[in-house]
Amino acid sequence: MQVLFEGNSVELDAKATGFDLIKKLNLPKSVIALYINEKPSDLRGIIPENASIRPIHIESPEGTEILRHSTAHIMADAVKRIFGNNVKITIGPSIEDGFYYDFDIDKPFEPSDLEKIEEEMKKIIKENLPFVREEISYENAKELFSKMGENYKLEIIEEYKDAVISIYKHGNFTDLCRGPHLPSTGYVKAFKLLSAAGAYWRGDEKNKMLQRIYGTAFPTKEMLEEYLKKLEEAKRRDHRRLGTALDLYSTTDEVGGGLIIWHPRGGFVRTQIENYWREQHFKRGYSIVYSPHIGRADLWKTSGHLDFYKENMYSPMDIDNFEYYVKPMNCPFHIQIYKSKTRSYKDLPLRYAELGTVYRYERSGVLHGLLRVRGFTQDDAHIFCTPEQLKDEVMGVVQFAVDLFRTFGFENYEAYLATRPDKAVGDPSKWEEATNSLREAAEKMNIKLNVEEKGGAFYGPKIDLKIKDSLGREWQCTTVQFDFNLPERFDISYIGTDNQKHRPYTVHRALLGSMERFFGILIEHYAGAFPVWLSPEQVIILPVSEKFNEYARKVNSVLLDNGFRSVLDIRNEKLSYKIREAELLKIPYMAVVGEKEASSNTVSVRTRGKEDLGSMPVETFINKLSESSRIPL
RNA sequence: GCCGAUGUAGCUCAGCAGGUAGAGCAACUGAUUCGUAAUCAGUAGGUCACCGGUUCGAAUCCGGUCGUCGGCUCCA
Repeated sequence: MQVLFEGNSVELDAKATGFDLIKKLNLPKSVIALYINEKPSDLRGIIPENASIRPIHIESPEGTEILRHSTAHIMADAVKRIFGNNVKITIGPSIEDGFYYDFDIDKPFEPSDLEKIEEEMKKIIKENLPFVREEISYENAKELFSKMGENYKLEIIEEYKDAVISIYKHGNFTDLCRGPHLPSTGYVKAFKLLSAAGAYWRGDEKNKMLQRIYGTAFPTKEMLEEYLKKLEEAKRRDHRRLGTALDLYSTTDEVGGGLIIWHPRGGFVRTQIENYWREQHFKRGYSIVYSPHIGRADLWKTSGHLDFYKENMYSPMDIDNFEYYVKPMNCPFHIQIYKSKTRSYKDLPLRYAELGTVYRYERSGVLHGLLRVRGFTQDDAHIFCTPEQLKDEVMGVVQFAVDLFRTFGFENYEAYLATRPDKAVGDPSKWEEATNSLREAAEKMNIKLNVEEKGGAFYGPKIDLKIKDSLGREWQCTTVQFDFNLPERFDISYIGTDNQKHRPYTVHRALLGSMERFFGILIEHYAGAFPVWLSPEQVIILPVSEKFNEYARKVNSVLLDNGFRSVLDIRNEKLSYKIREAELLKIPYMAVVGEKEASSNTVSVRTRGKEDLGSMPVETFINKLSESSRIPL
């Protein structure tokens, strides 16, 4: 029979399998599966006549996914072998960077169990058992899995009543599975189990808590090593570790979980960010406003927060027999500013920005360093504009965000458009119009949009930007949200050219997201080594011995006079010790002063991370500092 | 919130099976006056997260509370 392999016709025996094709064409062993008529398939399967075929290499994303999925099966087999029938298997997909498998088991896994399971997996891999696919009917599948007592599988089968149900076996292990899989267990060359954790069946907390084991697998040992190294690197950059080591911020249970205490060094970085932020907002036509931390229940009733957002709000407090709530958002206050007088179309657009501190209830289990907290300062703004102005405003916001990212060292980002969910307020045609404005704005700016259908909030569509940090991880910062809800609820308006009242369009936006979260991202992005303009200290003066303290003081005050953040280390310690400490604090410049420097009015400059720039006159150093401390635009 | 792990000096951690705590670094004092990632010696520092229980006796065992860490959408 004839088949097409990558467009070329190949002659095969009838009932030939993928293996036969590989043999015939002498394909490398890295081919572990095939696209047969665009459907991922096992090598073991029989190829239909006239099939169009492409190889799947193990290193390709699809190939690695198959590898991980097969490794998940091997892990499930190992767990069954060790824990016997006390375990019920559920699902075990490949995920980004690895795989997991969820088990229903009485006793949660302990760290030592993972080692045992890994050992058993190695045995299974050594046995090189073939993965064999079988297609069976719904009834047979039901019988099979009920005999096995795998009731989770039975539940899944119900969803595939009318489809072809496939099972995969290797050795004595059988799993309901769409496939495809590796030819045999021996193809797994590098894997590692990473952690165990609880996870609800189908992710729903009303369901039973299962026990999940996470692991990963790679085509080669080297790739696995590289991945593990990346995990190490992420740990090294962890903002929680650096936050303590660099004395940036802390949390304490005396204050409460998810509440950040900013130390002087962290506070400095924040001040720099905020100052720059304000300056940029003025430049771009925003007004800076301030609003209180609490507001009366009526306000939150009108805004709808008490209807739609109450579970994230803290309990009210009683003030003179009125209920007040701590604010979870700034919008109602900004709307009040808008409402404080009659607005004309000539006033629009109005852009109110505030570094507004809000408090939201987050479940204790999701709190995470600076990234997920209960009290945080949003770099918030609300834009009130006419429908005609909307697109330009959105473009302005997106451009603003992109410019800010660049300043903070983030060159790459992804944009996501979220459209109307099923439950939403506002006229669908207006949604359409607003969504299109967002889309057109992105198009005009040449920004590729990933669309999340029905992903919008109930009150309007939005564009989110996620930045990519130096390790390639994505972090959501910017959100530009259209709002149909609040203008209605607060009944705000402007007088148009026709002398009639019109409803303004309202856009919420945050660029950096929150100061806390963005700071956390920044710490990890720079691994704590902030650029000179953000660094709490820019220079540390290190006298070689106490004899040169006086000269060190002189240099220090010259630098301070020139507006640089310079500190002195005149402790009675050896130079190398002071250098070590300055390096650990990641101070960008170290200025060493000794005999030679004192007599020639120079400093010996060393930069963070070892580079010795040698001696230079203080004037030269000042020029160098001015240059390197400039804010990147 | 749920599952699991965990909470010992400012930091990193030890403390095996219950007998009232220990190291390194940091801090302080002294000596050393030093040239690019840790000089030496000494001193001080902890109601072992908190509350309760078992016990003659609890950092250690049990229960509760709080915090922290890894997870809890990714469809066989």
